Amino acid sequence: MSINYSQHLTPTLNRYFKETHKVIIPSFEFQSTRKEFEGDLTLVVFPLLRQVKARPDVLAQEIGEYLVTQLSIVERFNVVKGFLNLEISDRFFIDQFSELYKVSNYGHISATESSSTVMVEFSSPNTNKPLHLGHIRNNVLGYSVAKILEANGKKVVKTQIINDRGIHICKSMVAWQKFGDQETPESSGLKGDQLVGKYYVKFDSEYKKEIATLMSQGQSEEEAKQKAPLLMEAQKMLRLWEANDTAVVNLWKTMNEWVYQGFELSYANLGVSFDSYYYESETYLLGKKIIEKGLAASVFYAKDDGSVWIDLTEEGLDEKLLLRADGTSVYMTQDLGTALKRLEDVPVLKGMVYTVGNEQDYHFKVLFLILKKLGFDWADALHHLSYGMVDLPSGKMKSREGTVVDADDLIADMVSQAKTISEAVGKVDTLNEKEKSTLFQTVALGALKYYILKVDPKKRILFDPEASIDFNGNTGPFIQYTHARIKTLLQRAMIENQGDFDAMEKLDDKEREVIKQLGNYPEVVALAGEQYSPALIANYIYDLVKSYNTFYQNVSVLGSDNAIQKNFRIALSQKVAEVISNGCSLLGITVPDRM
RNA sequence: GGACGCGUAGCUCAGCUGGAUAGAGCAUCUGCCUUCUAAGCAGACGGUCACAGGUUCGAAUCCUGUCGCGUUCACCA
Repeated sequence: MSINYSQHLTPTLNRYFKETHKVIIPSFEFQSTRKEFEGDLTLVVFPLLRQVKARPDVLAQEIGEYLVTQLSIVERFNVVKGFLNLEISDRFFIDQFSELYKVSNYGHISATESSSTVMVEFSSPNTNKPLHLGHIRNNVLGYSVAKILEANGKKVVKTQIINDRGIHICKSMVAWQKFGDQETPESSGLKGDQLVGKYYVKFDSEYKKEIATLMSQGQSEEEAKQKAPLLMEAQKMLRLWEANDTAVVNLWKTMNEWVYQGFELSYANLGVSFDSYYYESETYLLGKKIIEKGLAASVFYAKDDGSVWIDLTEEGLDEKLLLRADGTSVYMTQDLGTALKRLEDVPVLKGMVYTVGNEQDYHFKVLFLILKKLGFDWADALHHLSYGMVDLPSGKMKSREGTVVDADDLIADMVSQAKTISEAVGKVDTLNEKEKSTLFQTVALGALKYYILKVDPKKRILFDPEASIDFNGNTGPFIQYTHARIKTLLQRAMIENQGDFDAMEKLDDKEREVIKQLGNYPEVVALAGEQYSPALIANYIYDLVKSYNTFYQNVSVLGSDNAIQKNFRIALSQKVAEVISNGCSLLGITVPDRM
């Protein structure tokens, strides 16, 4: 629904109902007129029948006649059953365009002093393996939502919580110690995260060998799994780490540092960034104070063994453990602590978005509920940005078994595909090597990000590495291409627009369509912000681009013999390019000036 | 078994929170480059909106039930 017209029509409609029917209608239902009917805007009359006793078509006719006589922007109307289709004047659309044309950064609201601050958490990897396809969805989503919130006038802090401790980290450390032969990223030429990931996989394969050996010696599978020397070494290492053993901590620091350097390359490659970082090694002990508070307030209760629980059965959930009998924290304890630490670090924090897969829906439901029960009123401003998993045709990705689609590899594949297609089309031969490689990267990431973001976050994605991501149709490159085409057109145009289109009188249907689409943009940005949904932006840009392409192929911009019209079409193209570019920036997609 | 989510064209997805004859892309087929970039445009083909009830002027959308797929119900994170 477009905001444009309704505000122009509502006062007149209100007057009509007040004068003629002596009633006040709380709101009117508008929709854009379907293609098969004449008109631009449709008033749905059916809902009005609750207040006004009349036949729908008769009432529609009366309203139509009233609007035509009262409002110059309504030129004609027709009635189909209970639908009143209004034809809006060209003048109205031209004026609308004049208005939005002048707005810089149209559709986006800039943050001010008084804007509220929100934190968006995403990525949040483990430091024992490289990023994979699942992380790409996470990163691309989280980053985009951060951008969308910014465009809605929020101050945004992009953050992550890095899972840098625990038994799984110790596994790759043990494997590196035993089998690594002092290999480093420098000596091996491997990215740090790839190197560490290699030893995580190595651990698992050696561990399995040990289990097999023990079982052949007569042990049960369960016994073998517990008694395998490698696992016991990893467990020992974890105890040493927790005891702050110098050698272990140093090894841990070294290997984590390798991973961070690798991650930074991947993030740069993906085009995402962060404003702050939290580490589990620093936060996993937090939260105990909250437990004490909750106990004192009887929100929590202790069992005989000393473990602490919360009873959520009244809310339809279960009893949940918050602190172990030995006094150590669990995941929930830590998350409570981290949430409060963030509030401490950023006292003005008004909200928090957690970009985490939907397998943790329950966890976040419980987390938010606990915070609320503890009396934190901002618990209502917490949001779990839950998304479906990315599955392969072969099933789930398992990093231990090496059946993952590696993030770096996938991007590299996309880049080479972009290169192949681009060279086949042969329009970029005049670019130098550096410009070309930038372009291929831009197009590759555009394809990948758009592919992921155009689908509703909560739906799972089936990703087939064999069937390559498309570059035609409803894709990132399609949108980028349209932008590039407009930019080169504008380069040839060389006309300075002042945004004064009063002399413009008549619009082509294609021009109208484009203006209508442009008019929707601010509303879409707002809705995407409310719903944390980049998919809305993606689908909007696609619709805008389609209507522009229809315009572009059916009328000539530079070839127009009417100077006023030519000027107008150039301005229209210019604004479309701007909205494409701004919209794509909300998706983390950059658009090239030529391709 | 309980809870949550999903099910729309052969495939991948939209469907503005209840409106008209359910829309795009891919794939298949047909046209359009001596005129602004054909990664494009125009068109054809393709549907029992999982199924069954209900609510109402009106349901892909809301409610109930059934089926199918997924996730989750750890003193793992």
